[in-house]
Amino acid sequence: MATYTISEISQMFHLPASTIRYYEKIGLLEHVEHINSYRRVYNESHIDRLNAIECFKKALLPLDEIKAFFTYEKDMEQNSEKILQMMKTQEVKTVERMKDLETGLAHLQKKIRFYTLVDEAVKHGTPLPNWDEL
Amino acid sequence: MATYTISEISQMFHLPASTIRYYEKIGLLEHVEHINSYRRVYNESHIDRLNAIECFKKALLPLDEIKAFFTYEKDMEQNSEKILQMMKTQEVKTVERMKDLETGLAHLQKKIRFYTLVDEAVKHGTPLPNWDEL
DNA sequence: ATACTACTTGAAGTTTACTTTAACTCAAGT
DNA sequence: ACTTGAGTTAAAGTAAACTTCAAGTAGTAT
Repeated sequence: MATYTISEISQMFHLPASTIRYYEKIGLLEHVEHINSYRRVYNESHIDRLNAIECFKKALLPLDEIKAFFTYEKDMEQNSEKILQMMKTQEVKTVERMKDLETGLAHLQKKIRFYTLVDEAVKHGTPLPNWDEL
Repeated sequence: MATYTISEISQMFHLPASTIRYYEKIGLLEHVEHINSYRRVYNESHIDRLNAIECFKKALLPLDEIKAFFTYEKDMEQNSEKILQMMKTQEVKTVERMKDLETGLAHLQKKIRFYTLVDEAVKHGTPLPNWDEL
């Protein structure tokens, strides 16, 4: 079975080693062997786990909920409803955050249009644009 | 000119009064009069400002950058390039965050499909679904 | 007059997700 | 033998954006 050092994992996921140790500390990464009782060794299961963490983080799930998910997942038959509930609740939140982001982005882009015109007006000495007419 | 108390503003923006005071403290809200030297009074200009803050927050601009924007905006002719740079930089970041959110959402939705099937399988005593076949 | 309510202050505390620090441990290379 | 490099630990520190606290004030209601 292929094994990896912490710096390999670090490069793989663009995460500092300290973060990977931190994830282990809070119980997000489990069963990390320490060879010679001091050096960490990772395998495919940790890579899978980190990929899942990455996805959940992108969906804005807080670390403690990601951890709870992995706990529930160990007995998915018992916990399928709980997991489903959790995922659906987060789906709503994620969709809301996407809507906010769209609103915010539109505002940013309006500012960009406006200040592009301001910049041009300043350079050519022409009158400044009107925000409300955009 | 219409004026508002802190609790009216609080309700208007769904922000606790403490947050509105905090924004004043860090310089995001300016020129807030304190009548009888103790009670805050807000007007339309503060409402405009808070609306702008809300939009920028949705675009994920940190408060110190929002503050910097308002400072630059006071002399937009001088600072149009700086503002434009700031908005464009943030636009890129916001778009990136939206992509992440989309990825995360897709992952969430796959989990929802999977655990819906798990839940059904458990209820009907049929075999569990396979994650990789979804 | 007293109580009540809405508001005030500065300072300290909270949360999340890390990051940094200091002192230490191996194993390998020169 | 010594240095170097990668890794280790527990504990403290950081950053952002608030939130809570304790003690106090001003205007209104009873």
